[in-house]
Parts: sequence; structure tokens; C-alpha cells
Amino acid sequence: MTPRLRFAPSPTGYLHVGGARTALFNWLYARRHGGTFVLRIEDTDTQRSSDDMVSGILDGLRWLGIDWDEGPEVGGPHAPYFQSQRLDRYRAAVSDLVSRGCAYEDDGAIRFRVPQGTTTFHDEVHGPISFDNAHLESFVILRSDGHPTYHLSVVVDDIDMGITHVVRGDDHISNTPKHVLLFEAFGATPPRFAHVPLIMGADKKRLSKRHGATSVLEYERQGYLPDALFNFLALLGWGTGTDDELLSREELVQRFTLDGISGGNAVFNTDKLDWFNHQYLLKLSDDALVAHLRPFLIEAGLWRDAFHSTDHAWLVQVLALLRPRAQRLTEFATQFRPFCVAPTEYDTEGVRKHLSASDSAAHITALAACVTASAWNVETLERDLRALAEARGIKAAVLIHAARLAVTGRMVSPGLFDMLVLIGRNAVVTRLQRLARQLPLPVAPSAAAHE
RNA sequence: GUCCCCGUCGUCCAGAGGCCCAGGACGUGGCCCUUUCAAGGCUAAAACACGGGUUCGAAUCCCGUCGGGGACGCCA
Repeated sequence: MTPRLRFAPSPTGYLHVGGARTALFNWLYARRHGGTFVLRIEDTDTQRSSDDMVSGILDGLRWLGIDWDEGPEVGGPHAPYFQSQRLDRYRAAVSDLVSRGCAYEDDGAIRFRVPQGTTTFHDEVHGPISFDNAHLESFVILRSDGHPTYHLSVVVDDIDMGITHVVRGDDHISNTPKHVLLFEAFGATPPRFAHVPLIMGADKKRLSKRHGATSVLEYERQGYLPDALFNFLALLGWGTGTDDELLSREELVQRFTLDGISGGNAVFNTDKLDWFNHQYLLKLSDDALVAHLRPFLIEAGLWRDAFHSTDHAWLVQVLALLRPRAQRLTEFATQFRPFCVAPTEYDTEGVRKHLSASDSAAHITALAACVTASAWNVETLERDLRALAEARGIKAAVLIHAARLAVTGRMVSPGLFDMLVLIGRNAVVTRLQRLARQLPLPVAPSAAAHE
């Protein structure tokens, strides 16, 4: 029997990293064993569910590269995959239970009759877990408005859809005995359960809307690569048993096992996510990088269609300089700006440090003349600048720092000479001359630094 | 309060009785490189919650304590 797994989000909120990671584990297991991954929308709470949330969840999964074999938009043999469209099925199941005395009416709602005894199930990550049924109240399975509750609908659907493995959050452990009892009441064999630990915020508090439980699509906006987030999430609460960490989807699929899931909660560590992202950024092909970067450059007003044609080679060279110093795509856009446009303002700290000497203007003017005459390549530019510094009796660093400020307006950039070559002689000379004319620049009162 | 789960460096993951005076990664400190910031190289600090057992031997098994998390809805 090939395994069938499902991810069953409720569209009462967006897809955050916790849900995404649960979906990912289900997906990994299904792919590992040639099984089927089902997406089912649990929208029985009509008040709080919304279509926007549904499409947001689908978009989030697609962005992460988690595809589903059955579910919304793709259909499947057990359609519909929205619980709100399966109400008749639940009502029929409930009356079946009532007719057999397994459930009873209570003020218009239907409650399940919990038998005495102990309910035990084997959890793939925790081992055997048992509950005294005395702690399970006769829970409601059909509300007085005719809508099923979660407990009823999950079980009915998991039976109908032939789900063999239920991989879900730890917070469902205490619901599981209720579900096991329902499976038994319906004469069905319960699926295998695997409860995965929850993801916590940096403060070790459970992720909530107020606590970093942002939509995974927000990570896209913040400049993370889907493969990086995927890799990072896969290793949160699960380990391969080896020291390997940078693993492709294929490798992750190949190595995934339920018993590799750890039992304790895991803290979401943004620093490590950034590191993963950096690693994936470095591995990206030039074309893939450009494709990922495009929306960010458009947003920054720096995109040119020529990047696909005449300026492509130039773009690739610039990106090569930026890659090692960017963790996220958003930083690329920021660092990319000086390669396209002249600075409109100069870092005040930088001005104070590198442009406030009485002879700064003279140095810059001399430098402008120097680069105007220099051959336009990294080696010559550096040699000529150093020669100029020596002739003027100053350290090369003085000219280098001043030049960086003049050309980028900032104190931080890629190596000066590599950068100058790509920015181009005309733009460089223009920027140097313009700054020389503006010097001395007003320096903010140093009191500002003490605030 | 009751029930359930969990407890190895700050964080994530290794470790399933001797291979561990505990390994890798992120982060942090130092050094090197250096025109800035990164990247890179080298290096350092950093953990088996505590107390009892079991055993020749325990991070690994058992019990208790403490701590963390979760669930106790006509939410999912």
C-alpha cells in the first residue's frame, strides 16, 4: 500500500513557518516513499475562514516548491477537498454514529459517547502514548448549527481519503485519543501518527501572529530564496543523523525518515536562516540570480531591460562583486544602486572621517585628473592611485576612502578598483568632480553623534 | 488545577551502555588577509538540568525533583 499523507490547514490564518514545516515533512515523506500528498482545506469554521487565506496558503506552498497531488485546483478521486463542501458526508457519518448509540444529542448538538478505559496509540516520534478516557469529555462532533467540529471532519476525511500517515504538530497529541476512538467507532484502522515538535520564537514562546509567525510569503518579500527556507525548515526538528546541512530537495527527500524527527521544541534561528540564504545565493547560477533579483531591482527603480541583452555581461560582473556580501536579495538592490546612479547624499560619518580635511577637495580634484588619464582596468587604476598618493605625500587609504565616498556616498562597498571599472570612467570622473566642487560639505554637529 | 510531551554548547542538529574529559553548524571572541564592509583561512570559549538508582561501566536505561512546552471550546 503506497502511503497517503495530507496537509490540512485551516484558512483562518496565513501559512506561517510552523505550518509550512508540517506541510514540508508530509511532502518529504510522500515523495520519499512514492506516495501521495493531499492538500485539504479545513474550513468548517465558516465565520473565520476566508478565500483570501486559501489562496495565500496555496501561494505559500507553491513558492516553497511544495506541490500536491490531490487538492484544490488539481482535484483528485476524493474531491471536493474543501470540508465546507463535504457537509452531507459528515452528517451521514454522525447519524450513523447516533443510530448505533455511539453518539447522542445534547441541546441540539451531537456528542460522541466516550467509552471507559484507556486509549493508546503508537506515535512515530514519541513512541507509545496513552490516555485515560476519563480525561476525555464527551466531545461535540456536530454543532447545533449542523456544522461538524474538527474532530469529526478530520477523521471522516482521513478515512474517506485513505490517509495512512498523519504528520502534524505536537499540539494535536491530546486530540489524538479522541480521533483514535472515532476511527474505531467507524470500524476503521487508525493511520500512523507522527507528532512533530512546535517551532518557537527566539524567546522560546510558541510562534503566534504577534510572534514572528509571519506568512512564508513575507520571507519572499524579505529576500529569502525558497530553496534556502526549505532547507532550513527541513532541519528544524529533524536531522539526517549526520553532520550534513546544505542539502538539496532531492537529498532531503532521499534521507527523510519520521524517526529522525526530534521530540523537543525547536527555536527558529534567523541568523542561521540568513546563513543558509547566503549559501544558496552563492550557489545560484547567474541567470537564476538575475531572475530572482529582477523584482527587487524593479522595486528599487534600477531595472533595465538591457540587463537581458547588451548589459547582461556587465550585470553579471557587478553581481559577482555583490554576492559574497549579501545575505538576502534586498541587500543586493541596496548595494547595486551606486553602480547605476550617482549618490544624492554622502554618509555623514564618512564625510567627517574622510572628506573634512582642508586639502580633501584638492585630493579629489587630483584623483579625477588621475583616473581621467589612467588606463581603465583594475591593476592600472590601483597603481596610478597609489602613485598619486605617494606623490602627494599621503597614504593610499586616504584617497581610497575619499574616492569610495565620492563615488558611492557610502563608507561600505565592494573593492574600490573593481567597482570603479564597472561604474565606468565617465560616471566616476563626473562624480569625483562634482564632489570636489561641493567640498567642504557641511558636517552635522558632532552632538548628533552623542544622541 | 488536571492530562500529555520534552529536557546535550546561546540556537539547531549528532550521540540509541564503553568509540564521548561529548562531534558538526549558526552565532560570539581572537588572529591572518585587507582600501571599507563582507567573504575566505586559522583559532578560542561554550552543553549532557538536578538527585537517586540499575550496571564492571550511563549523555544514553529506570524513578523522583525542577524547568520548558502543549492540550483541556458547539476553534482548528
